[in-house]
Amino acid sequence: MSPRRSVAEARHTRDTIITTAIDIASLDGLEGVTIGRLAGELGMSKSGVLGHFGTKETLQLAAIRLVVDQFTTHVVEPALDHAPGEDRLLALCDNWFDYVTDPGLPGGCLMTAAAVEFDGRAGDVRDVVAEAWARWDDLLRKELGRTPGDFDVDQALFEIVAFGPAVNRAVQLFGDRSAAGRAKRAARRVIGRTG
Amino acid sequence: MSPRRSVAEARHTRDTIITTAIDIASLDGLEGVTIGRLAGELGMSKSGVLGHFGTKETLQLAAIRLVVDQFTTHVVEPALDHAPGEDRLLALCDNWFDYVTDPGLPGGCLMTAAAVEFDGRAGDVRDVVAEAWARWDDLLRKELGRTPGDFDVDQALFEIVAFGPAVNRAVQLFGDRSAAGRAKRAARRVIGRTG
DNA sequence: CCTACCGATCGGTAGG
DNA sequence: CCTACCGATCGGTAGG
Repeated sequence: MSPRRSVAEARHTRDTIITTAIDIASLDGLEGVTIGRLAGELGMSKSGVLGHFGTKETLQLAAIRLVVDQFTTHVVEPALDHAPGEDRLLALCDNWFDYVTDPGLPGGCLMTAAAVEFDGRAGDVRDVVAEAWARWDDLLRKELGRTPGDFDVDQALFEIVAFGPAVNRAVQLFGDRSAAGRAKRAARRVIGRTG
Repeated sequence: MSPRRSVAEARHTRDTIITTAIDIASLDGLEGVTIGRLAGELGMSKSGVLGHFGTKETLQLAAIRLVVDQFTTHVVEPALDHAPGEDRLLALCDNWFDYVTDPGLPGGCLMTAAAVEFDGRAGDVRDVVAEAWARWDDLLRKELGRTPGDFDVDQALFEIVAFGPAVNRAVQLFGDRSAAGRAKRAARRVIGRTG
């Protein structure tokens, strides 16, 4: 029984806490992630959980950072293998819609949920969520700008960013797993590719 | 000081509680509506608030019912003056996007937020929210079916229902008030009317 | 509609 | 990493 573990063990514990936190958050929201609930599920004491972060807000920020990393790994990075412009744009969209359908979280895409949960509040969590979404918008806008076709870039961007949350809604609220396919078709329509 | 008020007074108090609840819920979610917070804002005791509903869940259901009523009044009913088919469809869409932009609530459209907040849970609140959204989808699908044009009805429906939450996102997360205009244009594109 | 109260849980701290 | 504890708040009840 050694309360002080090694740095590697402490890091592993921290990762486990964050992983459990995003599972809970995807179901019940980031505010539903309470220290006591985490401690209970992990068989730890509350102070053991909180010691890794200091405050609940720091834990929430760490959870968002992990989700953003996962999004980058599953959606953005594979798309960078494709040529800039239309190919990369459609890869980003397709990866996004597949990821939202199956984000590896029991309650659906956490970034979609966090955007709605925090859009009416103030603070670091809201700012980090908004900034992550703004970067995603910028990435899509850049590829739209490189895509030839008879469309307005900002209008096309508005339409495409609508389809990700729409997939989340269809899957989580209605159990409709065909939504990703509809979203892929819709994205092609937006850029005038009847694919 | 008469603790027992008239039926009319009691009804007015009840309405005030629900109105305050949806204001809070639009900012902090339906779970952010606590009995104690309502009592504090209304200058009442907690048991005075709870006496009108019995449980918090009943209060949440009453709040959703009021929001659905407001939606019907501002979005659906005015559109029924338009001819079935394309005219009514576009009136429904335009009213919807305007309503989402300005729902008369400090934190944006509550139905959009509640769908995401409760989509991972079980219970009556989730069921009522899902059913309200399903009815809205059905209404749009019916008018899409009456609209002539070269489009697939279910594909068009998926795209159009995406634009309402997208307006909410743009307004609440980024303060972009031009989103309703983009959504109106997008809805017209979906049914092949470049208007 | 109130006061007074219940057990449970919240985020967080002290001290080891 | 723990136990033990803090004040605040949670939903809800008893009784009037």
